[in-house]
Amino acid sequence: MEYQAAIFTALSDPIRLRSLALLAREGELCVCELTHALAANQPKISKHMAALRDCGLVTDRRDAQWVLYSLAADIPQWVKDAVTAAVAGATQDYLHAEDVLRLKSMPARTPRKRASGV
Amino acid sequence: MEYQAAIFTALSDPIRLRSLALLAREGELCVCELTHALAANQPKISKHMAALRDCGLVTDRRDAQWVLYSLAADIPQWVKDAVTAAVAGATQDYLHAEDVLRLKSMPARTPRKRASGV
DNA sequence: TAATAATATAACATAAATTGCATATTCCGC
DNA sequence: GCGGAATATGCAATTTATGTTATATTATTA
Repeated sequence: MEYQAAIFTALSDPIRLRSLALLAREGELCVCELTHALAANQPKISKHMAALRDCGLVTDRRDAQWVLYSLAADIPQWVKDAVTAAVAGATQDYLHAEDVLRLKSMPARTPRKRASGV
Repeated sequence: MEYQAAIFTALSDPIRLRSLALLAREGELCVCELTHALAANQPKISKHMAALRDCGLVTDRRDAQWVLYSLAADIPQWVKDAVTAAVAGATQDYLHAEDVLRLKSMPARTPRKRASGV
């Protein structure tokens, strides 16, 4: 039951919920994009993403100097369902709309490989 | 986003997850039944149930000296989905089976009104 | 109304999570 | 190899959550 509690603990923070909602929408995002979209400082985002990774909710891959995060796929069904519900709830929040706007208005970055074209 | 974080915080504790799984199975349970099934002390259970009630995940009704808890119905769809996922995960845990056994083996209580037959 | 059962709350101690700031670490281009 | 960009980590302070024990509240029954 500790694993399950850990999953919901990971879902119990606004920054992490907003990050998951953005990842669900964008597919893959680097830390600097999340930092910009969520209007938070970089260590904070890194730490929250580490928390999500540590319990298996996201995976990361390195692309040059960037670390790209995305929603994990190899998780139990009930975890998928919990994440889906979390994303659904987060997407309805007005903060999510603001996050998306900030992400869109982010100044141009050095081009890099992307899973899905933006 | 704070409401949403509060919901997942409520789902992030083993005692509360196990309680929700029992409520999903039994429909309605009083504090002393939960106390017995979860093998915990009474104030602990009362406090955890209060936490669930405070964020709207369960409702309570008084029946004589008992307070009966049950899963709340009037909640947003994504909350229902989150609870369903939580219950699904908790039900798979071996602790849930033990909780059910303890509940079944609970010594007879004074009969009372029940929403569903036992 | 006294005794008892069921539940809630208060007070306190302890453990976890969160944050900001400073500092590593890794990678790229020059 | 150097400088800069992106990311991660360590530390200390603060907040939040949890557990235990004692006590208060509410309802029942004799």
